[in-house]
Amino acid sequence: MGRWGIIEEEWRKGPWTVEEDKLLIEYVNLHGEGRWNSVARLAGLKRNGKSCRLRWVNYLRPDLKRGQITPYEERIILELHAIWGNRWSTIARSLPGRTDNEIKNYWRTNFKKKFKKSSTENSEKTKVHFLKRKQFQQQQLLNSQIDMKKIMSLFEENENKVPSHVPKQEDMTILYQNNTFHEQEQGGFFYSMINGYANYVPVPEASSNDEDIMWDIGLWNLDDFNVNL
DNA sequence: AAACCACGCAACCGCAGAGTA
DNA sequence: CTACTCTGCGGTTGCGTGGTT
Repeated sequence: MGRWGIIEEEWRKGPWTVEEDKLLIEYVNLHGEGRWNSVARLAGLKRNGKSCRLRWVNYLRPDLKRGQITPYEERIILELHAIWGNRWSTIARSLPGRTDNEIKNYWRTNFKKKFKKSSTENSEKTKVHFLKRKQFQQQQLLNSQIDMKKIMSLFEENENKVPSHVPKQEDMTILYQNNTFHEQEQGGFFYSMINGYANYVPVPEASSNDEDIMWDIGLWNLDDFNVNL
């Protein structure tokens, strides 16, 4: 028997029909979101709770943003993926109206193939290298003690002078809220946000004297503003 | 026209954690 | 404390469709 739509079990599976959608919407309007396992009983739907929840969250919710992912949203996805990895629900929280499933699909479709796994013999080296790099950057952030409000006001005062490659204010807010960095190892690549753009660069070979390595990657270059903080 | 192929997306599954009896 | 249920998450699957041979 086929995978979809065969009513041989207790629950219906497969694509939702218009009638089922209607029943589910009516149910949520009456009872609100949650308690999904009672939908079958109260709404007369032969769907299990998980299926109902998924349908609502990913498709029926009225606050969903339909249509193509915009270039701006794509940038957010890239940036946040660099930070969080495959934590799609976390990423989705920063994109109102987009679902984790949608973002996951978008990523897989558009970016997954670009990042092949690094060879296993390099992976341990890579990990060590990455950890050192991260540690260095954390220290750097502590040292710099950037005053967020000051920077934000600079963005406002110098709106016309802000170079195009500086991350947008919204992006910065997210990054600061998360108190995290713009860089992540990604299967043999480093993801960095140099110049406000997502860049994937090959992981350099671990140097014998790591002190010699110039760690010059920051969130952005404050010199771009031509102002003294 | 038909067979084949590639890909996007909706929906599934298993698992884990939180909540409750 | 234990067992069970519910919810949410991330990975995976495979249908449907549009393009190509």
